Amino acid sequence: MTEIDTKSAAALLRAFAHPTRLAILQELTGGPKCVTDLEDHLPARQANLSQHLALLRHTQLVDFAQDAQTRCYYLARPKLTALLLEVVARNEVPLSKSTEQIKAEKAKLEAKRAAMPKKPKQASKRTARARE
Amino acid sequence: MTEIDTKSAAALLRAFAHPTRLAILQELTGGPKCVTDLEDHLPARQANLSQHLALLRHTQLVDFAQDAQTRCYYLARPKLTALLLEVVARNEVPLSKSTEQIKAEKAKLEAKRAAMPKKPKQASKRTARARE
DNA sequence: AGATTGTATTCGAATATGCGAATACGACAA
DNA sequence: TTGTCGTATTCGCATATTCGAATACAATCT
Repeated sequence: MTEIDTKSAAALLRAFAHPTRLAILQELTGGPKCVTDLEDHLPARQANLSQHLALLRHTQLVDFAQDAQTRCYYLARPKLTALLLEVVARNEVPLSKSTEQIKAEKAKLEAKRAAMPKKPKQASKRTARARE
Repeated sequence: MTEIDTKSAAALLRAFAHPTRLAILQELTGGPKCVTDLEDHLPARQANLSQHLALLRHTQLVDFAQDAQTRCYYLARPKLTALLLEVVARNEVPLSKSTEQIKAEKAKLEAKRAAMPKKPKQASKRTARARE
């Protein structure tokens, strides 16, 4: 039921959806690190890491504190990040339902919706577009 | 600490990282729906929905049961999907830390790592590559 | 001053993603 | 049998993402 803004939610998830960025975020769950620290833990070049870090900054998933000549990156939204990582780590096994089960579920939903206002039946979108 | 396979985790998250796909998944948290049901709840054309559904199938986030001429789609990994949606819905507010705080945190981590084996100091990657 | 370090940015090419239009196709209805 | 419905697939283009190479730049070190 929780209505979400799919546009911005998708943008947020896109920031997570890259192996290197996930690895960076995972590293940072262990505490703040500067780019060089990351560089020798991860299989990526410095320029590339900086690029990903820039993206993560723009999404406000990380931020940095300048410590003399190095920048120490840290998680700007640690709970969100930790939860996300945990959820994908768990990796629930896919289930498959029989047609029967689905029919039953749908029926139950229809019943519940019986108390709701009725939408008027309208012409299919396909024929509607075809009429132009 | 939870070591994850960043490659496949990223692939999974990529499937979530699109507004239309998020909307589809959200719809399905309310119970199974056939493509037509989705079509009149979402601002997307049928062909496009089918494309996204195909992708979601390949990632095993959804599956369908054939009910006569219609295909009823349902969530194949409901917990994962619900959790993901919940997490992005919550949308934690980004925090910012002072350089002092970061230094303190780093110091604490260094202390903890003091008991660990020492890595030999090696030439920077840049000069190493430059020597070729 | 010149070299080195830590880091960011810019550019260009390769690859991937997203979308509409067109089409396919099997049920079913007229 | 012709149309229509529900759905999927294919194609072509437009746009976005990713990466390495090159370069920038300020702060040290030599």
